[in-house]
Amino acid sequence: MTLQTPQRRTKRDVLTEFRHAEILAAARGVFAEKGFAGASVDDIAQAAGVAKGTIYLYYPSKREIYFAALREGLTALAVKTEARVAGAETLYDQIRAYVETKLRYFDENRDFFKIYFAELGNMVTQHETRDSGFEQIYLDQVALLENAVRQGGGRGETRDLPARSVAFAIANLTRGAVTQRLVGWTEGSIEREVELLVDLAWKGISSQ
Amino acid sequence: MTLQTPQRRTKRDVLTEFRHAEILAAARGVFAEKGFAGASVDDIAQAAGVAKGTIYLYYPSKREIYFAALREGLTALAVKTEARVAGAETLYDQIRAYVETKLRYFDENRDFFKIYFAELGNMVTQHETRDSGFEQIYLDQVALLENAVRQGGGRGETRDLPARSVAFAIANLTRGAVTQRLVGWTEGSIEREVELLVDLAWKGISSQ
DNA sequence: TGAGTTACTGACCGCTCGGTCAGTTGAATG
DNA sequence: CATTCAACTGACCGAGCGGTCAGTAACTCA
Repeated sequence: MTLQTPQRRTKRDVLTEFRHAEILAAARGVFAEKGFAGASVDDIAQAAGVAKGTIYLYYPSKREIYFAALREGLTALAVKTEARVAGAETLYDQIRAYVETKLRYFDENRDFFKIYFAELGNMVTQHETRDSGFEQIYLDQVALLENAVRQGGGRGETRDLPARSVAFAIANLTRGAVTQRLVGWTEGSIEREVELLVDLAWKGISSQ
Repeated sequence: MTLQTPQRRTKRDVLTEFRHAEILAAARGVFAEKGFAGASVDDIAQAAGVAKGTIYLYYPSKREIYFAALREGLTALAVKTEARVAGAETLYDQIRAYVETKLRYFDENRDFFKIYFAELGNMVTQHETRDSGFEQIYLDQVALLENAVRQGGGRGETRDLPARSVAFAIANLTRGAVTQRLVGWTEGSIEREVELLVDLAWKGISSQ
């Protein structure tokens, strides 16, 4: 039933992929600087070094470019986080893996974090965002922590606490720390900050 | 040097004040629902039951209405928080006062919180916001906690920790909790949530 | 009652911007 | 070298919106 499709990527495929990436990278920078409303498609086109019409050969609308940038960054981060957390044994190490991965990733992808954080703000008002899968990705990340906490609790590593609330708390601590760094309210090294956050969280939840 | 100003408020003053409040209340609802970019001045006028021109008799621009709504809510909350925290003796009670005041206020003023939270998102990208006093109000609130933590530490109530980071952490926990409630990810009572948050924070920082 | 004054109205203006499409370019092909 | 065609361009269109202002309503006061 499936149609025969060419096995090798044609030159055209490569070019298409390249343009997609090129436009997306340009868009990320523009959206990070000006926000969704403040960014014009012309801005993005100029940043990408193409004409506006070309943008629409690769993306159907401004919103779709925005979502694509968001999706790309979110899934990459989710994959990384899940891998790191899965590679940790104890709850303490899992929390540490979570916090450290997020902090480092966002620190290395500041433009993406700006878009992400601004979009969180919109999620509260604009329902469009909530319906487009991002809410799920976010909740999945929380669930990752939640499961770790629940299992750690089962092993007696923590005192008796609602795992979901604890997971949210850790996520909030982490996101806040990233934000503070981004706007320049934090100066210390990432290592020290991870240390402090994990220490606070761990003392807060551990059984001893 | 000061000019002679009328002692009693004239009828005109009362009307002016009334219109300002009326428009601001309408604007708060519209901004909360649609966000700054999505809200049109016509929307606000309609919600306030006046013509668009009337809006401009009381506010010079759409942005100013937005800032006025933000400023009003922020200062009211800041006043409340400072009073409650000042009325608490121990660090534990101060943290509790802080968390509880914020949670209750935002729960009772959801429209305001939506505007506030969306604006936080913008603050990361749009520098205009950072330059207009809101950043200072925010940092003052953190400083309130920071001082409490520092003094509590001096009294030996906490272990040795960087007060500023702890203050940010508590602020992040609190704001996150409010957000979770707003989007419907939390179902329990506010009392229980305050209990949990303060408990987590306290266990995280206390000397024992 | 009518003249003067203040509050209010909403049609209108200018401009921005998302999206389109007729036309151009240049590489591939024979 | 001629032909073809996919990729690309940017002038253009129409909608939406912030802000204005000439006109109207309503109120005051002599």
